[in-house]
Amino acid sequence: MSQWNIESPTTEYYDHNSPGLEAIVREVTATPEVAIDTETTGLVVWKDVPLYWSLAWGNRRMTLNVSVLHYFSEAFADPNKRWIFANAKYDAHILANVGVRIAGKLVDTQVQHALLYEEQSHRLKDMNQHLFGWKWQDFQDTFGKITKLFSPTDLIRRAEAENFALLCEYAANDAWGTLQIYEELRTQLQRAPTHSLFRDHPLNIQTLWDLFDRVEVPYTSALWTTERNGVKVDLGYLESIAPTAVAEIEDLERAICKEAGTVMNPKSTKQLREYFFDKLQVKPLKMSKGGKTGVRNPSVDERFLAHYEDEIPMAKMLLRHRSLAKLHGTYITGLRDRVDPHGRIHTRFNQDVARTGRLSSSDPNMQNIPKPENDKWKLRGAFVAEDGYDLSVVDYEQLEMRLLAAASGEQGMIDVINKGWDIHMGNASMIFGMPYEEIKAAKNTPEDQLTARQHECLAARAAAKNIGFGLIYGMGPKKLAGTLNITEAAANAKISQFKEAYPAVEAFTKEAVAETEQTGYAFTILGRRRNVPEIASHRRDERMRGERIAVNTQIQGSAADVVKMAQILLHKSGIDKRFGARPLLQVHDELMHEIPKDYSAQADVEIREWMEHPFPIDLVVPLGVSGNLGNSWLEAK
DNA sequence: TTAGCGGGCGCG
DNA sequence: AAAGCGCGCCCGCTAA
Repeated sequence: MSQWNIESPTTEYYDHNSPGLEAIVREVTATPEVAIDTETTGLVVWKDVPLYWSLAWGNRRMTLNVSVLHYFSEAFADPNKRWIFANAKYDAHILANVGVRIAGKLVDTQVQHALLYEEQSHRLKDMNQHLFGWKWQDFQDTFGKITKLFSPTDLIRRAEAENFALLCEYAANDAWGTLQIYEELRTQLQRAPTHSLFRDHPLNIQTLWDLFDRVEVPYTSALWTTERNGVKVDLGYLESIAPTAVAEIEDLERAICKEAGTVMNPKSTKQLREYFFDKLQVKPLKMSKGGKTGVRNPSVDERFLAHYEDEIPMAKMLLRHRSLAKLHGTYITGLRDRVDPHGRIHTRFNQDVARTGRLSSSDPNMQNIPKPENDKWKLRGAFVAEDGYDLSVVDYEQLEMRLLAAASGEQGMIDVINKGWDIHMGNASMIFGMPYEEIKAAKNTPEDQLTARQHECLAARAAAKNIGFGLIYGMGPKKLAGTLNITEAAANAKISQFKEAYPAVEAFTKEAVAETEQTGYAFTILGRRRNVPEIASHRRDERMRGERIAVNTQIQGSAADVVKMAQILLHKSGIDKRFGARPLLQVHDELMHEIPKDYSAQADVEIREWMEHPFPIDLVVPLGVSGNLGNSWLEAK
């Protein structure tokens, strides 16, 4: 039965009784690249297990019973073998859950696809449709919808009993299709030349295939280990704040209904609009985006509420309610429900989502845990080191600004960094001609003792900081004026001063836009590229957005490259074997590790070392890092 | 019941 | 005229 692909070979099936099993084991052991997939009990990486698995190589495809997995231990233990997956980390977790550790390379077709077609879906069946132009029935099309009543296990068990051939065919096809996609994308990646700073250096990245094979493939393994470790949670801490939070939120809800004079749900923007704009006839500050339907409504967001908090009691109450409800819903119950039996949370680090090459984190998202300054319950304190371990938390300091300095070659900014100055203070000093020491003194003076001149110094630093970020993000003068609470004319004047002080930065942004206009792409340091079709749009607003993306992707994407290389080098360094150090989290410019106390000081120094030197050659500016050891995320930062 | 959208907001 | 980049999750609401 070949209902999916008329050119595919016949599907084989093996269990422990199959006479050909030994020959298959020998062949898999000897084959350098093998595609592999699992059919599993579910999607939870620390819990679910395989029910069937499948392999494909050359002109063979087969489904296998889980009972024969251990016959392949030699193949799984081979560090040089390349295992081809669609969603590699997931399958590697599922296999690890039944004791199968993969020593070989985790080669992920979804990551391949993301390097070439970042705007498309990288799901296996969608990649097939996109690359080969035919629709392939997915799991739910084949076996039925996964619902509360029917788990993946139920559906597979049903197919097992009713149509085993279909089950075998489906499973084998996942591995087979993955292999076809791998080979097609390998060719495409090899034919895609790219611009990398490391073209003629040891990394020697000349094509997107080089980038994939030398950077993204080892990165998948580093991330797998990170996900597998998971971060330890102090459940008692979460449990202890939950009831207080609920009580506080309920009190507020009662008070809000009383103030409204009727039963209302403060989480309903619809009801809030009725209250503010129909009942009270308040003037809206702005309209919402509208989205696909194009229906724009007056906004009741935080800025609106803050604007009216002194005049309208309800606004103030809602502000408190919003922040408490967010913390409770997303971070207290949301995290509590995802803790594994060992008290650890295993996020997923998605390597194929962000268009700039950054990671994203999901299930749960560990990259948006509130900062202590915005969090009355200090939830970061709930992420702790295991007994006998320390947490090491190391951040890059102003990584994107440093990369802007390096990419532009702006000597003024490079000097500021080389002097070890605070970048925003240094920039303020350069741009507005104020002595650095004076700004520094102002920053260290208590709020209530500031002189008028010192206020000016602090305003200068804030301006320099926002113009700097604004440059990276493409912020306009209007937005800057709003952020700094100054007039648009004043904002324009400050932007001009910045450009005069740092002409090479201005030239860099122009050059970035010109390159993207010419090639259609924005490139990062390592040669990752992002298609920017907006830059050729006939619509001015789209084109402007394309220009912002052209500049931002170079900086944000290169920052992602830096952290990515640091993670890869750390993974390869043997710091785990020498010191027992475990990677736990990456939060864009920050790495968290868990290290046995006896070695934590030593390992922490080595982590900083790798982070500061992520490339075969150093950049023209140092990459400064800072951080601490501690018992929790709160302590170690 | 489920799926998708919009609004809002947490992080870098 | 207006113009901030990159993510993921919660909730309410509506349609199927």
